[in-house]
Amino acid sequence: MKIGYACLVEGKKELAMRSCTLKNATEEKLREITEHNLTVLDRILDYNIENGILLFRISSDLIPFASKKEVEFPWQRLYANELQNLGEKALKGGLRLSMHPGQYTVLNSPNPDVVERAVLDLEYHTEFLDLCGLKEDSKVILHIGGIYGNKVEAKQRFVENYNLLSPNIRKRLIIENDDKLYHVEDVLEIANIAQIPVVFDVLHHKVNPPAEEKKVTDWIRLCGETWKDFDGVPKIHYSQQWIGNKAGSHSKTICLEEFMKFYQSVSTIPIDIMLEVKDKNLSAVKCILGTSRTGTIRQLEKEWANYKYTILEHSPKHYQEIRSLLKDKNSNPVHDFYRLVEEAMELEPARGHVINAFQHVWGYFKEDASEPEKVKFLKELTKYELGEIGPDRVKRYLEKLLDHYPNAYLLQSYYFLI
DNA sequence: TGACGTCAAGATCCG
DNA sequence: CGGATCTTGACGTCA
Repeated sequence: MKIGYACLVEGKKELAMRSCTLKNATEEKLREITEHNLTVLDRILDYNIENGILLFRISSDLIPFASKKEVEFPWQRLYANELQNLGEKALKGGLRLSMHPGQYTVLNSPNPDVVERAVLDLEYHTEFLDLCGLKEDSKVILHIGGIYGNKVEAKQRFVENYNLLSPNIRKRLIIENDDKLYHVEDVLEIANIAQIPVVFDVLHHKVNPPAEEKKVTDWIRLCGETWKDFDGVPKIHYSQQWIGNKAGSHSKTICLEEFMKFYQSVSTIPIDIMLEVKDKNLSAVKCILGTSRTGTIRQLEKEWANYKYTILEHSPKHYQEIRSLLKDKNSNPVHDFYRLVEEAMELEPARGHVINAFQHVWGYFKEDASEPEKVKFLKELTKYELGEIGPDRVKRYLEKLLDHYPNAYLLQSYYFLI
């Protein structure tokens, strides 16, 4: 079972993607951005493989406006080599890639212009994966679309338009249940008529279930049956509700305990799990370590290095507990570790704890910092102590110092991110 | 016509 | 000027 995340890497500035607006989309600009994004994607693949993350969704925005007719940019020709190298790297590393046009790509619209644009968009996504030389198990995920007052006709129109797609597109296209209009039963009905694999989305299903009640694992098995051998292992989307937010909105991080219950329920079903969560790779690493049989305390110590100053800021009590938890080098207390991390993150940081974390982080700079920098830091710290400025101001100043005095340990820390 | 979702770019404001 | 914060863009559907 592979576990992965979508599109972006959190906590690593050098892996940030770039974009532009339509009115600035000159050929030169598009070259610049695409070349940057392809280079970044190459490094993201490395990052994923190094961290055992073997499932990843490539951002549709990697090549800006790639599917727009009006924008002439021969990316297929310009970057054929780069794409092929990316694909080879993924295949060699066992990394399964996919793409996912957003909710605005609608194949079943009654408006032919909308359908034409949807087809062009599917062509772009398919061509991208084709040029990478990826196998047919690298999929393009699509929602069914709108209803337009008549769901029966809307479903029929989806099937008709699907059948008009090129074989190249059809061999990669898969469909997903959404959180508003098409529940899993609808999607399975379409899938069985047109022979399309179905991605089961766990949270969408919770928010938008069909009338027929079945266990989640039964739906997952049924969706799994729509996948043929050459489609690869059936995929599902997994996310958790952001408590207190509107139904269906993704949580900031995956609660490992909740994930483990789900994971155990599907342990006998062959699936790959795509996480949809705001902290992206952070949750992917968490879930992979949580489900690994061969994990070591070294990996946990590496995670601790990333989280420690954030935890210190939220709760010194949890900080100490985690420290003692990690003392036994013959253990691998993954679940207690993340439980404490998640618990601490729920606590509102008290001023004294925030200051304590500032001083720990300042410790990395105080030898190298210039006199004016020391004065500035102490001044900001005092202002924060007096309640004149918020904690973010001081944190951002420390982050600026990190730019001037790079430090490998702090650079990989999540302290400036969460 | 606004809400929906998503992210970086772009615009604006501040000292 | 640099930096922080707010707004826009790009897409289609639905209420």
